[in-house]
Amino acid sequence: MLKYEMIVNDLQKRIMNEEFEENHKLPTEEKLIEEYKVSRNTIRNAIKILTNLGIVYSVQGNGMFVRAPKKKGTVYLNSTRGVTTDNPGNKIINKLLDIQVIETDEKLSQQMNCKLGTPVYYLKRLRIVDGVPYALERTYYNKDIVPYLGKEIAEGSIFRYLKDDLKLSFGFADKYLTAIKLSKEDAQLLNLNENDPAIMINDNIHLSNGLLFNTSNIIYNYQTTNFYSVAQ
Amino acid sequence: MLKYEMIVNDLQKRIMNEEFEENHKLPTEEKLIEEYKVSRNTIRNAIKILTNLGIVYSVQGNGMFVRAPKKKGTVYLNSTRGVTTDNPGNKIINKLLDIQVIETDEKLSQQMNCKLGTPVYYLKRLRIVDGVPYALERTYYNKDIVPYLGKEIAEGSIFRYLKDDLKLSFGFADKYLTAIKLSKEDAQLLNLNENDPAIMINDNIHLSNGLLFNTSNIIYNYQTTNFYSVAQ
DNA sequence: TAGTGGTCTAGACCACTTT
DNA sequence: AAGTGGTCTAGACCACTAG
Repeated sequence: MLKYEMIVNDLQKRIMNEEFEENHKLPTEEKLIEEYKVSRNTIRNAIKILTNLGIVYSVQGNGMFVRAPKKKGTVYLNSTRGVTTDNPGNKIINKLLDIQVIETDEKLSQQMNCKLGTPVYYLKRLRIVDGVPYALERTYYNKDIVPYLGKEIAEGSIFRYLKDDLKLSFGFADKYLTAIKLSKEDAQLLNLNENDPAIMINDNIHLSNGLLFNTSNIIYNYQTTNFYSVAQ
Repeated sequence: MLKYEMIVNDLQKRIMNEEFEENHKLPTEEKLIEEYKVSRNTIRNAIKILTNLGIVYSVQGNGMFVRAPKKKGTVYLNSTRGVTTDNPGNKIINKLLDIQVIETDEKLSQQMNCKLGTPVYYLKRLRIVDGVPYALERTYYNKDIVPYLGKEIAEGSIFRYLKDDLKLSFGFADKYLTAIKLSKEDAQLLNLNENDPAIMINDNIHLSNGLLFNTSNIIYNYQTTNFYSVAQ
């Protein structure tokens, strides 16, 4: 693991263990340099990442501070963390409602930035957290990049499969949010009523080489989910 | 102006002028070092900022690329840009519906991280873009930090007043998003119907010393507004 | 193999806050 | 005045991509 990654993880653990609860202050850069035996830039890189995640903030001439913790069930928009991380300690079930291989039509090929007729997996999943419908997800995976995707994978963690088994390396994701009225069918699946409000996210995940491999529409239960974003 | 700030601004201009349209590729780091006569780290810092804004992305061993442009009317969640920047070229009217000085009750003083009874400005504004109701905003400003706020300021750009006249320096903002059903009164103001969906953002803006000086609830018209966020 | 971005180091000086 | 984070430089070596 890279040095700065190790430091990010370690500091996150130390923050969760409430090591800096007293005055919410982290050790100074100088102390962190000694503790981790790295250069100043490496410390600053790690702190920058924690800042972008909304976990700490820095004040020139004063110090670095732990931010107020976020509520459980909050979706972090600035990182691709996955439902498991957003809902720590809760039981997550993925109900597969549909899975098939189709060829992209004009609209989808444009959206996925691939040739017309490219084979893609289409998945429809209902994600359930502690027995309560959490989100309804419709996802397309480019089959050139994800050659196989089965029921057994779709009901577990697709994320882990892509990362660990297919060794895909994620780059960045574009997320577009809108408020919508629920259709009758979607409302039924989410245990809500037709025309109830919902937040729909159009999520476009790119590999680290910039290729888009996945586009999905996720409709969230407005009663149980809220979203968090940091602006700098 | 700082070097990296200048480079960020200049590259943004060059991107908007479609200088890199041919293959969406930016000059290499080495070329940018020559062009701007700065060190590699300064270039990399500037590029990092543009990456976090969702404007460019980098591919190791290959190059740096311009991202697809976002639609107009899209609110960028990762930066505090203001309505004017999110709606370039459109006419923006701020209708002041209420303005008063009150003292914080328990709930508000906790939310604003200040003492009970602290005087705060309360403003209610309807923001209108090209004649169409865009957002309904209820904001509290800590009067210890913003000693004066008048009608004439509230109907113009409060943001500019705080930055240029009061010389406040913004640090970071926490944004919490939820989907809600519109109340009857709010719906009327936004030219929508009761129980229509809306996105409500609870926006907490901090100064660069970490002090929270402003908390607001903004309700957006779901028909005209969408939101954008990058995850890395 | 050459080119390009990613990680890491060491050190100088500046800007701001606290004492 | 002392302490702490912010900006900037110069240079080394690594990892990945493309020809």
